[in-house]
Amino acid sequence: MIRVLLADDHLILLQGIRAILESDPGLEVVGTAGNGREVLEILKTAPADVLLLDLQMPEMDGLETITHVKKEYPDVKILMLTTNDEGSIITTLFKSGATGYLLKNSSQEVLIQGIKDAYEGKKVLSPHLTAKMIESLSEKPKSLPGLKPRITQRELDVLRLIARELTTQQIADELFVSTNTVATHKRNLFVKMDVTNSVGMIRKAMDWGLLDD
Amino acid sequence: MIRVLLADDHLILLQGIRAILESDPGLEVVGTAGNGREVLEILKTAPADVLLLDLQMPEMDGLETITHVKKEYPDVKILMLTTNDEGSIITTLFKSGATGYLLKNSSQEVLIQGIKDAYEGKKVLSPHLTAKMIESLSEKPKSLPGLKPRITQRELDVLRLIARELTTQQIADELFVSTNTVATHKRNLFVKMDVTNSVGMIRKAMDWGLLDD
DNA sequence: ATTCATCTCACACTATTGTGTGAGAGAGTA
DNA sequence: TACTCTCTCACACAATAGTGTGAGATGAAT
Repeated sequence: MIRVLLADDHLILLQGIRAILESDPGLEVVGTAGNGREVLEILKTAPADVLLLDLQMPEMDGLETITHVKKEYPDVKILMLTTNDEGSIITTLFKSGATGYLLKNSSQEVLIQGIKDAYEGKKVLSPHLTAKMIESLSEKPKSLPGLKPRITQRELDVLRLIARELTTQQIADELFVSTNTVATHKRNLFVKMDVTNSVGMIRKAMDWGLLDD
Repeated sequence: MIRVLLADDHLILLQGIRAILESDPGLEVVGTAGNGREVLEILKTAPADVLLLDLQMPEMDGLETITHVKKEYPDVKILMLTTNDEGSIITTLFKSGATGYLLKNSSQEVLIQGIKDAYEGKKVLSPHLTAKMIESLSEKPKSLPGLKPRITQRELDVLRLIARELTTQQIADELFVSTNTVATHKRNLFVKMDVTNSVGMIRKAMDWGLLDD
């Protein structure tokens, strides 16, 4: 028996989905919520295995809700439910801990199967949305018009320490060089990466995957 | 006739794949390269539709090659080819402009079909890798141990302008408030987000998806 | 009606960053 | 050998960032 919690701010849709889910003997709807805050309230007394969550809700939206739920109930599987196919948000949702992503107009079968898959720990994402997601990733290069320059090892060292919020002095201590040297490396990085300060540098570094370690 | 360019630093594999591809009448191998630099050389004289690219190569690796090729030949479809299933790099590859991602031990059919799909502009990713990719996205939350605090609208305004490398003075001008006000917002953001400077703030903001607009 | 959150601003400092310029040492390469 | 790249450091200065403290105005919520 998989315990399911529904969250959506549209009552009609809430009831419709509930009806669909209850038609399956393996599923039990333990509650319904109209926003994220209610979800957290309900979870206190009614543990659920799978949370069907609308993306757009008042008070506390889907994204914020995911973070809270995952923090307090890490084992709950979260399936996002949405009408639109806004690809750009999908990656963010997964990063935050979502287990899957379904369209609201999914068929009854897809919906039920999705919940069961999620319950078993599988990632749920319709093929159509997979393509969307990849596109949203590859669309980004708007922010990388410039070619990634050659960054030397030492510059990379400095870059990563900057990313860790160290000051120039601290970086110098860490690398056993003078602050002047560190300053020079930063200066060179600014020119190479075509930015004006550390903030811009770290942004590009993240976009370029320089900090993924 | 789809023109294919192969790039891999292993000669044996290069020849093996070549043999497979040439068995299909719809494909033509226009060249083979041992590293990224060679790829760029070959493309100058032998235009290709699809580039089959190994991830690990000497001289100029796959990722760097993608960027260069996409810059000079935006229409070339790039299919990554790799043995390992290192999920974390997949997203970076797509961001850089890769069209798809195939395992080297893919069957002959998958390989050929993948090339044809890519040629038609479809995104190619084996279902197995889709799951990998999603996992790599959701694994990240290592970096978000803290709960995302409530950021006010005004703070978000300031945050985003900081991300655009504006100085406090410029932000103040942009928002028609005094620099003191901007400084206060920053101060409050630092405390809320538990960071010590703008660099750390922008990093978290990116992780939290605060800048995806 | 009072509390609370948000946004606003001031003033006075200190700390850090970023810039301009010049230069030497060592490794590797043409 | 001459050249290029990388890493190193100095010195001086201007520009920004960041901190500590206090406070008024507004609007929404209880």
